Amino acid sequence: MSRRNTDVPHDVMATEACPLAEVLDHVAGKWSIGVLVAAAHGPVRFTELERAIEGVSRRMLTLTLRRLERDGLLRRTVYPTVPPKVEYRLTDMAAELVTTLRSLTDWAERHRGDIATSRAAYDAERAVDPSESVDG
Amino acid sequence: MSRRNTDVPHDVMATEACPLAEVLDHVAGKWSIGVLVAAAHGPVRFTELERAIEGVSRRMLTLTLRRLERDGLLRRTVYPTVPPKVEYRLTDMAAELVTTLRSLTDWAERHRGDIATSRAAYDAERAVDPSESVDG
DNA sequence: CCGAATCCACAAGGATACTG
DNA sequence: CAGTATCCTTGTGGATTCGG
Repeated sequence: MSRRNTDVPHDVMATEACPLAEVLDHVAGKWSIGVLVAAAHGPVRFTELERAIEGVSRRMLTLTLRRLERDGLLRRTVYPTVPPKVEYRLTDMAAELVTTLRSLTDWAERHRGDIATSRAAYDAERAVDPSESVDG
Repeated sequence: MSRRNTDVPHDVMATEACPLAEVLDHVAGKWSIGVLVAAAHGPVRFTELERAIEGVSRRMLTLTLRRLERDGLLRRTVYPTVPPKVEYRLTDMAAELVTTLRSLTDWAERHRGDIATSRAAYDAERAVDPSESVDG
């Protein structure tokens, strides 16, 4: 039924209301971040990404790449050489995004311990028998 | 069977490699952002969130709230009044996160048009018959 | 009013095989 | 090398129902 060529993910949804949700919707993909940071160092090839991201499947990498390209975050360049060569590089806006993303990384780094602690406390709270809650 | 109480989403996965992926994993939930920004204005009640977020189901709101609480992003306060009352408020680290998230919003606002343009171009490119690509 | 339990639909994501 | 197509498992999220 030729929707395009691959099966294309969730497309766009009704995320117009919140621009943040919209950008997250682009970046929330399990692999989008990995691709963006990998490409931040400079142009990368398909297989480079495939090995760099560690865990991504061909299919998902392709899907992610397509989405990012469609949104103008990645620029795809094909070199019609004998062994096919394709390079992906960040667009200017994507470079900006990556920079912005760094502050998120920073936040995550700073609070990683707090989060772990909170989780442990929460889980412990729920794991014990309620009758223990009176302490002693 | 009794994993905890509800069915709990993907939990945590192997996102240790990338802290950014980890935080995104918390925030990437379709509703997490909405909850965080809604709670940023001050303590909010369950039904307030339910109406504010517009589109969220009871289940997803509960799940989102639980996850956020577990990660130490939300503080849940129960008032044992006759009509039960529960308030959710951001923790300090969550407030920081929301601030950081603003830069993402900013980015999204600035490039919303670029993204739309890019998408339109991409779709147009793929929609036309390939034989047209030679132009004239 | 707040939330948990169950059931169900769909889409994201993984494995594999095939192609240019 | 750089994808594409197909199959299948799992997660995600909605609707509904019941309880504190």
